[in-house]
Amino acid sequence: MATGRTHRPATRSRGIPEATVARLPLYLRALTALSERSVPTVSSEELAAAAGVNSAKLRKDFSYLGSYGTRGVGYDVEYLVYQISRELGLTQDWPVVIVGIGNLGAALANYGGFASRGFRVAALIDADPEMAGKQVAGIAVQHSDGLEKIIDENGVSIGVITTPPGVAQQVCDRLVAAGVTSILNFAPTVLSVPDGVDVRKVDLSIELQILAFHEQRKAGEEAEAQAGAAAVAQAAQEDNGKGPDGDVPAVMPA
Amino acid sequence: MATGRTHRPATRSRGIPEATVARLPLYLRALTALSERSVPTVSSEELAAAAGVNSAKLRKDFSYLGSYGTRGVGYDVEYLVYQISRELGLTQDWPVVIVGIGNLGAALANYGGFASRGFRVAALIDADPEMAGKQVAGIAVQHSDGLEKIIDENGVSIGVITTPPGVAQQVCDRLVAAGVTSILNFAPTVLSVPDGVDVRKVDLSIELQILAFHEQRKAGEEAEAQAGAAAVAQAAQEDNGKGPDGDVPAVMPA
DNA sequence: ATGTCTTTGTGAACGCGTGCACAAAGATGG
DNA sequence: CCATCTTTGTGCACGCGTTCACAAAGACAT
Repeated sequence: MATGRTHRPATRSRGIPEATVARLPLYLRALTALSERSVPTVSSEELAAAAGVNSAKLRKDFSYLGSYGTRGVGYDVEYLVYQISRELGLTQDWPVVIVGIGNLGAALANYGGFASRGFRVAALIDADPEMAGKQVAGIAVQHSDGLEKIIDENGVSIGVITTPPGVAQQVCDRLVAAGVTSILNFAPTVLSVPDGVDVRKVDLSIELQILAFHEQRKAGEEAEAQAGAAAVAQAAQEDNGKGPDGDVPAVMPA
Repeated sequence: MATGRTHRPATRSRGIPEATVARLPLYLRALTALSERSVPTVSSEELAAAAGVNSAKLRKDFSYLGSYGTRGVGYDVEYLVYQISRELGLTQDWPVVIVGIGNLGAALANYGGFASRGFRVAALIDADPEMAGKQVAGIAVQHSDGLEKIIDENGVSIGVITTPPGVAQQVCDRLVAAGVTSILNFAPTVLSVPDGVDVRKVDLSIELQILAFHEQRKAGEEAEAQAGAAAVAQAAQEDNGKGPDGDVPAVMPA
């Protein structure tokens, strides 16, 4: 999970568990693919395989939305696409602003997955005067001076922060003050926001670090399997290769 | 969470819970910031605030690594930075390849958070012959024909996929066949990999969809607070605005 | 040396999420 | 209309993660 909810301690909103909400987009994608292939119905087993989850979990997830399946047959693809879209609020138009048009901001602006899901990039905003007026993904970048006006005029309630970490908090504060109530934060910083504002964060380097942890563990186990206890003892001495069962003596420096 | 573990059903590796591993990078970042400000020690309370977590959780997390704190004082910042880095495997060099040099791939190549954490972009790979030779982030893009060779020669075990979804699985297969055992997937597709290979996914549109869900819920509650049951009934009729307590009649189309 | 005060480390309880396994429901064929 | 067969929806149990609350540990002052 590259992300984690920041506020809101796992409250289940409207009876639907957070874990389920997080999976709905997954189901929706799989269903959309089926829909494009004109598949009329799908069983929980098939859909679960396509979405990469357990079928019992999928059925339980859907049961929170209502009884939309037909026993002995499965789920009607089109109908389910509609129900999940509606539940997620994707049947309405969500104007979004992206603040910080560097490489990542530009990548997001060009990302096709937004428009097809009801999200519309209402504005691209950057603090650099050089950027103002330049076209990115067919949209003219605007200077951050007009941030409040842009948000107000477009009725924006979702903001995406792709700025350097140093200015993320102040950008966040301005967004919130201007009326934004949901923020997707790509800057590697912990944002503090008032109650009622949702923040989700995506941290690219965190994901890599988690992978590195497991990768190291795999390498360690492998080494353990090859060599015997001798290699472990040596690794513990090196203090870097770190033997698989860790817990080196721990010499407190200060 | 923008991400979710794909394989490996919450196994705790080497006694450290997955949830804890996922938070270690968070602590590490907060500690690094303190280190740069030359702060010598920090209490669990302060560090927890900086990382945006509960202090009891933080202490329990650290307890899995060992007893690195001093009662009555707190934790030695430098020492903890080292211990967490070592635990995550960041004291060693991780060569990484990025496959698919579009906007997102370029953004990642330029991302500063990698190099500072032991990750080194060993190669940028793209299937487009036009891209080959072009410089991105100071690195020449190479054609995907040489993928296997590049991975082998650089000892790459971590691959990042930023290709269009249609080719993600085959890229994944080639990476795995060439020896990659950890994959960070940005393509909106479920990747299937053999046992022993870790996949983590980051899906940008999923995060936005989860935000939209909560945003819609907030809007619904607001409307409910303003108007009475009348508004709810009307919204249920519109079938789009969707009243806050949902569960519309559900007319099965097929 | 002794007492006080701060902060860690952890035992224990609780709650959420997951997955099994099965009964209920309905489609389909005879 | 009845029997069979498929697939959903869910009760239940289990395990992980979170949080509270407190005892143990050590710093620091006197």
